[in-house]
Amino acid sequence: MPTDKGLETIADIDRVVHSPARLMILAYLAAVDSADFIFLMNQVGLTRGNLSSHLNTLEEAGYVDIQKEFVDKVPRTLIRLTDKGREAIQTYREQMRTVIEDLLS
Amino acid sequence: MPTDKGLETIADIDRVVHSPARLMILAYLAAVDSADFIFLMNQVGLTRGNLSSHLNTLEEAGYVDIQKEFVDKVPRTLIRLTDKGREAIQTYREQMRTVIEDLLS
DNA sequence: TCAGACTAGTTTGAAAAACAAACTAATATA
DNA sequence: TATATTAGTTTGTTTTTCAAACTAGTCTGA
Repeated sequence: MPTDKGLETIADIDRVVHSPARLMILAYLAAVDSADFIFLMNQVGLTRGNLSSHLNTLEEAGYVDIQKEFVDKVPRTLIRLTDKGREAIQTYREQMRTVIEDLLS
Repeated sequence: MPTDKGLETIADIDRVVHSPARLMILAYLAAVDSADFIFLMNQVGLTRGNLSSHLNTLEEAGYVDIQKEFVDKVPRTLIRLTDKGREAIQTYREQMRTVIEDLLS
């Protein structure tokens, strides 16, 4: 049976990470470390507008670092995970592991 | 690195289960099998209105069964997990396990 | 027996989040 | 110079979440 601690764990889940769209972005970034906007968009299957606002949320949380540069006069946005973002993923993984074990009936 | 399959797994997550408030409800029900409204409310820390609407969502999904009875003239609502709900939890657990392993950088 | 308070919910309305369409700005191409 | 393309951002709609207000019935005591 779930202890109180179990349910508290769920209440404490980081919503910034938990949202499926952002979870996909973070999962991808955790693997490749840095990706550009368009590539990320294709990988996670979000529209540009959507990706833009989710990246904004992640940037405000300090989980990703966004750098804009020009490559052959074409703007290129590089997104990379920050240390804080990496930590947030680790914390989330541990919390969800607990949740999954506690959900075991 | 996450495979395409990994990211698809995230996209396929059951939102009815994934929402933290409902995850708490389901986690609790998975353990006790059946609970009454007020007790559940105290356990998961939701307001009555909130619990009521989340239970509605879960009932519409067929994940819980809600039975109203009178005990000493006092209405009592019993909520219990259905087989479908139990299955949904299992599927969710498996998906999230995959996600957590794939998030491992 | 009638007023006030409590129990057990539901309904409704506001706030926040997610999403997609429309817009911006710059370059490349015919 | 008009047209298309790339790379995003902004804006507006839809959906979800949450909490305040409402409903319906019971109990308690003056």
